[in-house]
Amino acid sequence: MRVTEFQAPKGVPEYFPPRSAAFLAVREALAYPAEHAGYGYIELPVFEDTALFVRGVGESTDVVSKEMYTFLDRGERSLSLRPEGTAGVMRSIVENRLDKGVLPVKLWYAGPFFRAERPQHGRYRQLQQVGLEAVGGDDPALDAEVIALADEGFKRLGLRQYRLDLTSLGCAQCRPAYRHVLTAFLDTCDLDDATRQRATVNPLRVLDDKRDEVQRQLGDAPLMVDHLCSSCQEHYDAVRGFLSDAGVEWVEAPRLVRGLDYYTRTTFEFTHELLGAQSGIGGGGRYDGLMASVGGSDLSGIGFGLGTDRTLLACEAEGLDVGAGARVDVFIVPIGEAPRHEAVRLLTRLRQAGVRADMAYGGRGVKGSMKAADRSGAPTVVIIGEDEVASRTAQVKNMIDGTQVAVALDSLLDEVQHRAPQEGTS
RNA sequence: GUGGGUGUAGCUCAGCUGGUAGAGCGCCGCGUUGUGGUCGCGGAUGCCGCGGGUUCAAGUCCCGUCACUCACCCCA
Repeated sequence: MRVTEFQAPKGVPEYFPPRSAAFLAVREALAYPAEHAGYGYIELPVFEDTALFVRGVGESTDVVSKEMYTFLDRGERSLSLRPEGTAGVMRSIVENRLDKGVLPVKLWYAGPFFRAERPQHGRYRQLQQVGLEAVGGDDPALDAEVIALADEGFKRLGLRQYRLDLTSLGCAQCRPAYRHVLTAFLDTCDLDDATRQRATVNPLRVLDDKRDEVQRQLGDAPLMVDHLCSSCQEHYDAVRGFLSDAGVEWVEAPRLVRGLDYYTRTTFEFTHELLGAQSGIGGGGRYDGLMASVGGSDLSGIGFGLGTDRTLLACEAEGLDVGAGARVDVFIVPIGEAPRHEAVRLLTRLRQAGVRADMAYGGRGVKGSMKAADRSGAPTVVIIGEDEVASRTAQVKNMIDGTQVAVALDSLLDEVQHRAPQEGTS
């Protein structure tokens, strides 16, 4: 029902309490592995030169050809809201000469991305992602590290019902030849015009068509993994070896295709089984020519993007109460005007000491204030009335078991800190 | 961009074949003096998405429109 004149733009998710706490927890969990593996944080612009995406991501991709929010600025320059993160990271690495320093350059980022698609469950026009890139090395152990870091993020949240699909898309050496073989095969299939059109743009895409009548014909389709050059084959074997060393489980997915043109060799995708049609919660892969295509040195890199929104949906689908818990440790209930001043002084002291605290505002009755205290979730409530002010004490109530004791105002901070959960346990 | 579904209280929804609106949850208050969560009692809240049409009469039927939603496509 429309109750206000304005609405949020179509397809843009909003997070507010209590769910926003879960959103923050998901983002933190996904970023944690990168931060603890030596990756540095990079803060990037939300819009870039349109040409960067056209060149980097690929003109033929749906993302670039029909899903970008593009506009002209006052200098008539064409800018676009970023539809993905890797191109921007490459641009920044080149522009800031990070590629001239220690390699590989390891960076992680988080933030909103934009795609003008038809909204759906888990598919938004403003989507949040946590991503990471390791640039300047084609060591297969690096591929394994990147994949393991993504996997670890999901595991930290307690997710179980997801799967890692893995394959190799070959390189500039072997892919063109394979593509030729695949195209020849597809020519023998009975496909509708739209699909045939898709095949001319990127024949690989046809492989993961969801329709049965198409899949039925693809049983004998040639696969990239059977046409890898020796170098790519060797690399892919090594990646799988290191992935095993890292304790990561995966599923061979020879028909895995990604929507961005820059991927080469190692390619992967995480999907969650409870999310419906938009099941991808993260994906990534290696990109050999990307940096050169945006004007940098010819360095290879590998990275991933994890969907924060979808990962949150996945957690909810699995019934994980991520980020739940009390927002404050202590809640103060003053009774009367003089006690309100004492309460503000106490509140200030508690907060300055690092204790998460709140108090009852708005001159409600004691009952109402206690109700507010209860709803805050605070395990400890401090009650201050006229009598307490006179005796320089406060009633400290344990909301879990209902017990209550008088504590001198001077030792209240100690008392409360003693009761509050220790750092890191909340 | 292409299909399907749905729009009724803050939330989840009921309202049969047309007769001017209901439940549960939540919210507020009360159960006597300064104590929450349980329980009991009471209360507030709806241009029934919007516009038009049919009709004595429309939440209920028809048309349009907007929004939301699911799927295709694509992707996180």
